[in-house]
Amino acid sequence: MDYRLSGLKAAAEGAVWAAFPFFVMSEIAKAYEPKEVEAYWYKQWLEAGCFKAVVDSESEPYAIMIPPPNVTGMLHMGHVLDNTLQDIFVRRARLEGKSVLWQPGTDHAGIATQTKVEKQLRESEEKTKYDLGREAFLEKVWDFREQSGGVILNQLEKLGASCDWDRTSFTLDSPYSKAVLTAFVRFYQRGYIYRGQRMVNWCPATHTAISDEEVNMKPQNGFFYKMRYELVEADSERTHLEISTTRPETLMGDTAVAVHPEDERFKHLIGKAVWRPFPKAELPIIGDEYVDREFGTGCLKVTPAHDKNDFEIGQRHGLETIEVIDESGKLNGLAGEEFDGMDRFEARKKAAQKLEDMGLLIEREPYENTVGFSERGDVPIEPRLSEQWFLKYPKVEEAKRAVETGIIKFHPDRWKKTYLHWLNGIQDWCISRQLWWGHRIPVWYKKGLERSELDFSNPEHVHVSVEGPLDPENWEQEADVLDTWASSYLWPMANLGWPDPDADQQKELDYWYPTSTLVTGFDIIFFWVARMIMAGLELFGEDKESLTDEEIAERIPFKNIFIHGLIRDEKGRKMSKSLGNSPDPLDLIEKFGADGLRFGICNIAPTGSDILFSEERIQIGRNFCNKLWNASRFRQMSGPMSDNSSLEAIHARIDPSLLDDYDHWILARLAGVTEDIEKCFSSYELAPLTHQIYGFFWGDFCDWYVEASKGKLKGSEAERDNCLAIQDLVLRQVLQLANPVIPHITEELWKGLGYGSSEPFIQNMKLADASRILGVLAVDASAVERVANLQELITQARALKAKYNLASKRDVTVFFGAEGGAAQAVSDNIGLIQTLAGLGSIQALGENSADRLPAAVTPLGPIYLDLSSSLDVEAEKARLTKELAKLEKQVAAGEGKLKNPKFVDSAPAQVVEGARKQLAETTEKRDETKRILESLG
RNA sequence: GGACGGGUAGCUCAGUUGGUUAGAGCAACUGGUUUACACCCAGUAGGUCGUGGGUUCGAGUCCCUCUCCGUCCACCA
Repeated sequence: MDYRLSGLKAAAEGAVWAAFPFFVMSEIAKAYEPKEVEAYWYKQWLEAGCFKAVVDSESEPYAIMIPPPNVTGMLHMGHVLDNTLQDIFVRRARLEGKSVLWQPGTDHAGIATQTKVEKQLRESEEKTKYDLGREAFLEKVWDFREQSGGVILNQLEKLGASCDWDRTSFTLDSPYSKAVLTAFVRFYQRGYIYRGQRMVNWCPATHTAISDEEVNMKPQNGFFYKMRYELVEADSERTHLEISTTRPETLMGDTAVAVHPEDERFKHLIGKAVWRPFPKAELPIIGDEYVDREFGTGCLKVTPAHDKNDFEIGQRHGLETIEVIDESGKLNGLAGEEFDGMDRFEARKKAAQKLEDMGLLIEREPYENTVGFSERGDVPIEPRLSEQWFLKYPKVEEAKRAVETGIIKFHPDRWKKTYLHWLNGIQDWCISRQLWWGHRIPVWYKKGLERSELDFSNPEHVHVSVEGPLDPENWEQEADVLDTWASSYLWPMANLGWPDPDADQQKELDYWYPTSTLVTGFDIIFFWVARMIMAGLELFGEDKESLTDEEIAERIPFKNIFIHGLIRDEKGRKMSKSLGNSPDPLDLIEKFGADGLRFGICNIAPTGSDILFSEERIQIGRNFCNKLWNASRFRQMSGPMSDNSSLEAIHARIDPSLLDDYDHWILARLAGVTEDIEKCFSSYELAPLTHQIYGFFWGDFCDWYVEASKGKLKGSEAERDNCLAIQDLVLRQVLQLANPVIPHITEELWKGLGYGSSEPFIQNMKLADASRILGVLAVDASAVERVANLQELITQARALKAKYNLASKRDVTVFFGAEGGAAQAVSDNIGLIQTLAGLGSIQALGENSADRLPAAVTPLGPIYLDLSSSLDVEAEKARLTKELAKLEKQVAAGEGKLKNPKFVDSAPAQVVEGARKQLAETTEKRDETKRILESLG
């Protein structure tokens, strides 16, 4: 079945609707079925080029660069949140008439991807990458990318993401790679990149150095070993030093023992020596202020090859560096034959055992310390001395200034503190990785020269360029590749053609750069956000020592940074495969529809902090879509469809003289919610967005306006048509306001209700602001209060019925006791009250006695339920007594406040007036309640 | 150790510069097929706004103390 036979479509196209009661058609789904609608419209959008980014000097530019997901990754809830938010921003921008670019793409994700392929290779062919060699292995990775790459982008399409897919970019594409290498060369030439032997974080699982940012500290339960190192020359006082360590397996690499130079216990020993137990060697005792006298025994074993601090001590004292742990985390021959080839954790046990056997282990106490783990490899990192490439961050001062002065704004603002704090203590970035999958560092070394002989300032020794040397046979290229983040940090500029834009790209750069908004999680502020800013500041434009604010504003990659929280499960745990608490978004789309999921995720995503996810909380999205669907169906069932082709056409159908209070009220609310939502976007506060839409549409429009209009629809044709025009106006605006969040269903209804008859897509009609939505209609603001009073009376009447278990009875009579204007307000709305409260009749109390009738007090006077014969007087008395007590308290509070001269004098007149009015109303209500209570006897 | 965020109804959270009687959704309970919607409608109940103090005519909101939770940064072997 073609879903487009649905009632909405049929009605939209049937000019002779009135003769066609479509609701008897069997095909019509009572509930919204998103599947086909979503697939249909997504295809339409693509075919019509709705997402194409076009430079249009007449329109304001709006650009978002997608945070590129891992090319071989799968869509998870974090992506759903991140991309839904981006889609909301860009779709809203389109509705505002801006010219939008949403750039999609993927990241080659060096370690993650290479590790996956290595694992596959191991499992399927029992081979390592070394068996294949660099080239053959890389072919495998490219194959893998061909198979699994881009799946995640297809998944984003299922979500409805409106990226310009023709521009899909990949960080290893050749133009992008050229940008990466160019950046490297320029940084190198400007002195920001250098090579050096440093202590780095080594990941023994993935065999590469990683940056400080990729190390996560985790508390670990281990042991604190206390052992003795015998003095070479025992004196009368002592024969040995006691030393505490958590890592006895490194003792074979010890080259000294350090004490604090002022430590009275030990300072006389400085210059003497102790025995390293195995392999047996004399170690000097040195004095170094790094040693904390209070900690442990006050004596520190120094292993310069395997500890960052020890390395520094070693540098200061010219100590020998003995590497006993290799790149895989295994001990080597220098540790002694018995340890050769042993895993480091195995060696820890064995070393402790050996010390014990030698009588040198004094104590072994359980101990919790924090250990750095490799983010990717998920094993403890090994501090390791190696040759690496480093980037000294450029334009740090400008990067701070950009955010401090608001040239770049964080939303919410508080994240700027995190950003600035990181920039303040920033260390050089290790950008080389001992991997094959990535951008190979564009540095060549002259063959025949030892690495140690290289003079980096001599172009005969070292060649650095994008293209490589002219005589490649005489050179050997650096084997390392760049950290993935040292390529994605160019994302905004490289995707627009930097560094060598052609004429078209230059236009795009001029138009869309700097981009408008970056949407991402706080977890990559350091990894990505800050680095993009610094890269842009340094590389976008001429080489400059320092930048003015104007130059900063031209070079930054984005003007706004929208930071959202991380999705966690309902218990607040991180989502992970191993916990099995990470739902597949595609299943959720199946269950709730893409729009339902989008609405739901947006609804539970407060700005900033973590988001606790549960399916239950997503249901609201599906429910809302269903409500929207049904309200639209109901609109069609309520009367003929007329000219909905434009806002003006609908305005022309409204006769202002026929507007009643309810019409004025809903129009005022419509303008209000339009403004509120405008504010959500202008202030980057999306938390209230769905709440506003939901509350207005469901609470105000469906529950009150549509219900109230049910009576009117039975009235005169003019009255009916006027009411339908108002409904059309509201629905039209709601569809546009909600469109960024739930694009598919709103597009379907837009078409179905005939709003798209002149322009095919909802995004082509500019969203009306609060004043344009009302047009020439003058809204009577005082209607708002009258409607509120009426609603209160209706609610009270319903409640009265419910209290006497009469909710379902529709023949109940209610009396109203108001006089004067209030009585008029009630009698003017008899029909409405009857309909909405479900009454048989509502009539003036007149000569009837109100005694012993259940009653309620409303802003429009008291009302009484006609129930005299079967009233439970005692229960009613109890209820009213409780009510009265509450009112007494409120009156007393109000009186006290107004008697206080300080309040009357110092509070604003408006507030005082409000308090007076409130007191008057409460007092009246109290008196009325009291009177009713007394009448019960 | 430093910084940041948070503690409001059973749960998840709103609550704008201090100003009427602190709200919503979900869950619970009661009743309901009334011209769309049970993915629905009507109603009920549920809160000393973490603790203690202060400023103020007035504090969920501002200031201070303490406490608990979360996150990030830096970490003593």
